[in-house]
Amino acid sequence: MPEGHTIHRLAADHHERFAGGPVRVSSPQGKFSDSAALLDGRTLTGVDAHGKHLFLGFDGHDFDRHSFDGPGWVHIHLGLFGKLGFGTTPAPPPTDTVRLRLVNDAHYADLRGPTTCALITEPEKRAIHDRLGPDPLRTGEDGERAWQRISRSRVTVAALLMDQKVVAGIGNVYRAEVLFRHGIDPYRLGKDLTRQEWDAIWSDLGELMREGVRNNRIDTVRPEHLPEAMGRPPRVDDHGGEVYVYRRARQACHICGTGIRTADLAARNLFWCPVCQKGTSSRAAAASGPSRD
DNA sequence: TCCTTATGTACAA
DNA sequence: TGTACCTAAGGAC
Repeated sequence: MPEGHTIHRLAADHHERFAGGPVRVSSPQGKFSDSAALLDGRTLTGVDAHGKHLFLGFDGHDFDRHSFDGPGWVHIHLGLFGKLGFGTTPAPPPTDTVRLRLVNDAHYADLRGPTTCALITEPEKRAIHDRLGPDPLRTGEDGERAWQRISRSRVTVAALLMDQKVVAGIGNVYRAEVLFRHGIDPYRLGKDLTRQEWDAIWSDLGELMREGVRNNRIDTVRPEHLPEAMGRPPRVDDHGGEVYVYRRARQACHICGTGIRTADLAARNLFWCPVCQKGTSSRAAAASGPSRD
């Protein structure tokens, strides 16, 4: 379940369990074995998260001087399928899909199926930050840089929100939900978004995602639209949280009852309510687009 | 047991 | 725009 909130939560979880002491590092699957050997027994000194990128920092002294000049960071990106699981020691025998295992006296963590798990240097880490847009969950960031790109763009708001160079950490769920919450047609062009709308979206993302970090799941439904408040049955789904439109194609909108629509956009499923998210402009794409209902 | 799907990204053409 | 990559769960048989 990896959108930005998951990654920031994982950073905190690693910090709580492993920071400040030596960690046994291994790669039962083998694909990270050489780096794991370099890291094994070192102290985990800090963690960082930017968008969907997770960084685990290790004590940099005495790294193999020919290949690595520490401090070193394990750069992890879960991609679509990656998962991190925690447990208390003793750790069970790892299965052959565990790319990375961390163990200390009390805890273990298993990483499976990541799109990226690599040992990188400080400059390499900086380069990753440089190509990412502002992250609503990173302290001290604001949406100004994002607005500079969005307000000049002829790309749809739906695509811009998923572009990690524009905003970091938004995925398919937050994208769909935040556009619904602000009544914005996903096919609206970036340049047609108002400053006021963007400011509201940015601050809403910060609040929604902070709650996502706390609860470790995505909930976006306002109190007055919750199942208990409306007398509708609660959502029963594998991803848990209460949402307005994500994966609710053809079901009734919680607010107006219209069937939620879905369409392909850049190989991802887009979901929206055609009534609550009426466009103020650029409706042509939505009206004639390849919408499936 | 097989098939589909998934909260993602990078690269080729 | 298509395709490759990484894994596991759920549903259809």
